[in-house]
This record gives sequence, C-alpha cells and structure tokens, in this order.
Amino acid sequence: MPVLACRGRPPGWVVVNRTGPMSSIRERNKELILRAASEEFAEKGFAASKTSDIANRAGLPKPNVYYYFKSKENLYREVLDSIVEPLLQASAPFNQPGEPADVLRAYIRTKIRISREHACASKVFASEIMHGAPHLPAERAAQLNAQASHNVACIQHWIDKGLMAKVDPHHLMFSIWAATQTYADFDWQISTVTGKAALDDADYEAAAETIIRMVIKGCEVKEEPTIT
Amino acid sequence: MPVLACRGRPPGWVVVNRTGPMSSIRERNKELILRAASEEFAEKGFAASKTSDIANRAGLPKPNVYYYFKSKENLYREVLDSIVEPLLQASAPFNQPGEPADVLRAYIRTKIRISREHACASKVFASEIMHGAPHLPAERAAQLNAQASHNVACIQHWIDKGLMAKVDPHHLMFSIWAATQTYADFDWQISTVTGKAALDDADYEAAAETIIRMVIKGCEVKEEPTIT
DNA sequence: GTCTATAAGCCGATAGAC
DNA sequence: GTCTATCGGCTTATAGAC
Repeated sequence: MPVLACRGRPPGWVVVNRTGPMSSIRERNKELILRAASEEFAEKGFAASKTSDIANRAGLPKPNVYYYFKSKENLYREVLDSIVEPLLQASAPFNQPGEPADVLRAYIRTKIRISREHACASKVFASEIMHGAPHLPAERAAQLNAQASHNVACIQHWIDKGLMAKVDPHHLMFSIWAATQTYADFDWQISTVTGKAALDDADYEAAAETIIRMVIKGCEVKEEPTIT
Repeated sequence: MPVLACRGRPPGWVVVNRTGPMSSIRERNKELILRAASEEFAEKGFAASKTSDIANRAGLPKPNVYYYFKSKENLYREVLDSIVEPLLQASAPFNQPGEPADVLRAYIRTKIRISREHACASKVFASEIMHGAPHLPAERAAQLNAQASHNVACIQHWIDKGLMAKVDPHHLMFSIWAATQTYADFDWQISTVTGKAALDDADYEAAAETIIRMVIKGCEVKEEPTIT
C-alpha cells in the first residue's frame, strides 16, 4: 500500500473561505500570536518588542502577524483589551449586596488570582497605565474608572453605616489594587527576594491571607456572626 | 559710553578645561539633561523615548546629550542609579534599634515621600524592575536584595519575640512596597479616580495614615507606652 | 566646548510569488 | 490563505565646522 505524502486535507474536511468560527486554522494562529504577543509585551514593553520576535515565539512567519492583526499597535490593543473584562469582573462583589468583609475578601482573592492566571496581560496593563494609558480606548478607561468610583462609594457607605473604621476609601482601594497587582507586575523582585523562580499555591494563599488580614483587621471591618 | 555685546565671560571668571566641580556649565547642562531624561523616560519608557525629545526638553542640542552621557543607555542608567540610594536609605530605620511600630512608620513615610519627591525616577525604576531589570547593574540589584532580605529577617525577629502577629514577612514587605510605590507608578490611575491632577500635602498624609494603619493594626504591632 | 549636517542600521510594514 | 524578499522611514550616534 503506497504511503501518500501528507499534504492537503484529509477527506471530509471542508474548505471554508469566509472569516468565522469555522476557520480553525485562523483561530489557532490568532491564538498563538496573541499568546506570544502577551509574553513579549510583558517582558519588554510595547516599544521594545519586535514583531519578528513575536512571530518567532508563535512559530509563524512575521507577515502572518500583520495578516491577522493589521499592525503592531492593533495586536497590542487586543492584548490590552483581553485583561479589561477580567479586571472589571473582579469588582463584581461590590455590585451585589453582601457583607463588607465578604466583599473585600472576594475582591482581593480574585485580584490575586488574576495576577497569577493572567500574569502577562496584567503586566502589560500595568505598564500601559504607568505610561499614562496612551493606547487604552477612552471607553475602557471610563468603564474602569466608573467601577473604581463605585467601589470607593461602596466603602464610604459602609463607613457611614459604622461597619468599618473611618479610613480614606480611595487610599484603601489604591493599596488593595497595588498589593494584589504587585504579584504580576513585580514578579522579578518577588522571585529575587524570595529566591523562588515561581510562587506556588501556598505562596499565593499566604499573599491573599496577608492582604486580607491587613484590610479586615486594619480597617476594623465588622464580621457578622455566621449563622450555622 | 559704548555698550558692548554681552559675549564671552565677565572679568574675574576663570576658564576651566578639566572635568570637575568647577565646570559649572558642565554641571548645569548635565543636570538639565538628567532632569529632562527622568521626565521623558518616566512618561514613555526607555525604548519609546527619543534622545532628540530629551534634548529639546532640556533646551539643548541633541549632540550635547551624547557629549555628556556617551549613549542613551548610559543616560538611562544614570537616571536609574539616582533613585537607588534614596531607596536604600528608606530602609535605614530597619538598620538601627527601634520599636517595631516606629520603624515601620518611618519606613512607610519615607517610601511615600520618595514616591512624591522622586516621582519620575521612581517610575523609571519601577518600569525597569517590571521588565526584569535588564539595565540594573548586578551590584545594585544585590544591594537592594540584601536590604530587602534584612528587612524581612527583622520583621521575622519581631514576630518571634511576640511583638507582632504571625504574618508572612515577605508578603508584608511586598504589600508595603507596592502600596507606597503606587503613588509614583500609577499616578495616572490615581489622578483619574480621585479627579485631582496632583495630590496635595493632605492627600499624601492621608495615604501614609491609611497604609500605616493597615500595617500596624492589621499586623497587631505592639505599641510601647510612650515615656513622658 | 558647542552644534549642524549626515551616516548607518534597525524595524514596521507590504508587494507579490506560491 | 501563506510566506519570502524588500522597501522606506525613523532614530541612534558621530564627523567635523565653529
């Protein structure tokens, strides 16, 4: 039985020319490029990253990057956009009724999880904000700002109701944001100081515990007696 | 009386060709360029900053930048180096005997002050660390790492003596670092959320108070009764 | 010591073969 | 839809006049 060179498609495959969920090669390649771009932008920053390096990392020729994403900046914006939704979602506990302590705990844990699971995009986002958010669409900035303001108002409301000590809600939010982001943004520093190449489950648990403790105890957030 | 065009030096000035503290033009120009570079690198990052923009900002022709600093990277390293000493100095309270609460308070206040007074260099430093510290001399990294490790050991010592609660000293240090740095690094976010172009004295005071409260109260740091 | 005018090289982007 | 080969612009860096 002659063995045919494996070119072309196996029988049963249908050639799909239109853009859509069926073009699996397209989806796969876009995904490969996006992942490579996240890593590259996180490591070097937007300006220092080369599209040729992104292509190499993705295992694809450079023109593919332009074919799928049109420009380097476009690709960057897609990486950036991929983290905005998770970040907004992290504030979900503030948008529904709940005990202050539970809301704050949930928020901190989710923010830490994002720093771990979306480490690259998180870092790209942080770098973007640090340099004045020149590529962040105004609408996205407005969404994030609105959510942050809502969280601050929510904390102020708890203070007014005597559910926690009179701390400045803005600065509390900034501290929580910073303390959770730092595990993605300054991973080099964290690796260097701890001497570990990467933190494990227990380390992230300890990080969350430490931040939660400082917030709950430090701001005297009242704990409702648990009903059992 | 004829008015002479004001070229050349007024009588009494001595031409100094050697490099040294006497060449005041040299010192002035280097200072102008360094300041401009700090601002430029802080705004755009190393790779996205153009030496021509730095020269323009300093009000000097571009070749002067190369004349004084040899290369763009060299200039960047000098900006970077200018913040290392202040950062190491911030840990001074950990290097001399003192009450835990006093040490932590002093450290936090100094870190906040650095974020305010060396905002640009702070941001440049943060961006450098974020991207894996590729330009930070190994010796500088070692100094910073050694100091950080010492601070962590110091906190652990206090915990062992029962002077504060059992928190993870690494994560406590990371949180303090992050919460204080954030006022320099993420000033855009802070401006956007607070709606203020720049924070004033009272805002920085409130920031320090908030962080100090979370650390001291959150970690149950024992306060010695003040001797009066 | 200062600055104009220019060289050299890198990188984003694409034309056009397959 | 994929990729090789190349262009063109921009930026670092310097040569050389003043």
